[in-house]
Amino acid sequence: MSAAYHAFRQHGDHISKFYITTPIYYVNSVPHIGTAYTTIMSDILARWHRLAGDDVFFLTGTDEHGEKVAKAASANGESPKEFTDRISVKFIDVWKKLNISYDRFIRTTEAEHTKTVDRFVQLLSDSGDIYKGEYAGWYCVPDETFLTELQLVNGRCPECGREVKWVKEEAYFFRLSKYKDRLLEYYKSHKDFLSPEFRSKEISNRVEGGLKDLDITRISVDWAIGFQPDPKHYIYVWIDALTNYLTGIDWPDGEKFKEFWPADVHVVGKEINWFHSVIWPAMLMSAKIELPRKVFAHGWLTVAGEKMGKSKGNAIDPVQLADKYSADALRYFCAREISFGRDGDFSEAKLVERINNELVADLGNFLNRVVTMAEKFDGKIEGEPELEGKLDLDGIRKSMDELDTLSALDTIWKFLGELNKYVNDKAVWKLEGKELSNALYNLLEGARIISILISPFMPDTAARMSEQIGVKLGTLKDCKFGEFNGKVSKKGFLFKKVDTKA
RNA sequence: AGCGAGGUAGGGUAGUCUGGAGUGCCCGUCGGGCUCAUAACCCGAAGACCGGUGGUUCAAAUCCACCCCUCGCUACCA
Repeated sequence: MSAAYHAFRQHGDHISKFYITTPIYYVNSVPHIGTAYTTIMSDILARWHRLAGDDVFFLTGTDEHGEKVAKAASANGESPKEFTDRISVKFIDVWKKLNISYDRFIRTTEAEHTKTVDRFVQLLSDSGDIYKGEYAGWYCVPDETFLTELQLVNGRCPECGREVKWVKEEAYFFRLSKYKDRLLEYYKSHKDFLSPEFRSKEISNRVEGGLKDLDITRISVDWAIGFQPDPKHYIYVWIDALTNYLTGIDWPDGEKFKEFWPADVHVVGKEINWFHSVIWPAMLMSAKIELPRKVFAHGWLTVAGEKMGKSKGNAIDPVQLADKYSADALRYFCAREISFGRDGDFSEAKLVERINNELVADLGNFLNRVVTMAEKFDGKIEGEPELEGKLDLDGIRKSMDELDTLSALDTIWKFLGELNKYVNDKAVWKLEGKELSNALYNLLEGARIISILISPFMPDTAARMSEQIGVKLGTLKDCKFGEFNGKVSKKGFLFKKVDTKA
């Protein structure tokens, strides 16, 4: 987010809008730790902006067309419709478990979406950017899968190892090549568009190398949206998937579209960065629709140092983790351990380490010791703010504007450290009367502020914290020392220490 | 092959664009303090020729050149 935007928001009560999207997930497999990572990070950003008072729209959903889905369905003895209905619910369930606060869950099989695709194709066509040509490529007949030269393994299908066939078929193309210069121009004049910065370089370099027109239809695929101008053709992936961001806010005439477009950030994995940074903007230019403000490509997770994959059998189920350690612990880990944008490593041992050291020892223990002392005290808790200067709220804001959750949490934990230190330095347990009241005032106000600041990361923990302090969970505006008027009541630990000896 | 990223104490990272004492964070190790608290909290210390070589500069982790190692991308794996 730009400095200008930031300054703007700090003046007066103007409410900014914030439209954030995750990729839509392909339903041929259930959510794994990688999918969960993308969605959790997006949710944290969405919640942060709500906390800051922005009007937020957060979109996620599932990508449900394609031959692989049709195949998976028939392998299960189901129709594609039955299959996608069933699997998409699994995604919804997982997001519920992980406390994902999306505003809309879109499915590309919705009737609304077909309308979007039809209109969108019409616009591209109106701009003269669609033409009929011939697609040629490798095709695995039994798998019904199109393959690129590079995907082949020893000239055979990477999935089943069988021979592939060189096929040619009539297809419609989008004039992607036409947009090379305009794209490069756009990247240049909108420095924040592609991030992190190194991705921007990566994309610019590749675009400079030239763009090939893109085949957008197929004949031999039929679990897909029809191509209106020529009914024997079907839309092949690109347009179908990318336009979900428009359908999600009721393009072209809906109120939501008017309020929320352009998207403020498309959060994507690095593997689909190309589609969002090149193909999508080019198509939007062709359709004469404003471009999104930012495409953020995050890195990938390895699992205990190894690349994750079905064949490796090391795919991690986020639901199991959430059941075992709580969704909040998992969410915290994602935001605290991995530099958003770079590749990171996930391992249960690291997760447990973070839980025991940071969530149990620093945070949970802090609340517990303060609440214990406060409960014993029967006077009125009031005093002078002594710790205000220890909180770098602007620093946290700035970090979050830069999507740097790691340093935002770092700064929050610094403040937490100051609170713990204050307990020791003042030997609060030895104080009495006015002095005790004053110390408790500072500690409880500190705890209250922390509960607000961590709420985007750990909504459940934040709620339980404010409940013990006996105050209503506030927003970013309330992150300053004021009058304390909570009623403290101890209600057990925020996090339980994980036994690592077992 | 091309393009990109990374190589910073025992491990993991930030800092590099906009050069200025090796500066920070998390874990681990060692010593001390405290006993309100979940064997938690607080303080202090040890530990790094910042991948290598050469160059620019009063000054280089940071800029330039070359080299070595690891990883990724190359057109739907989040």
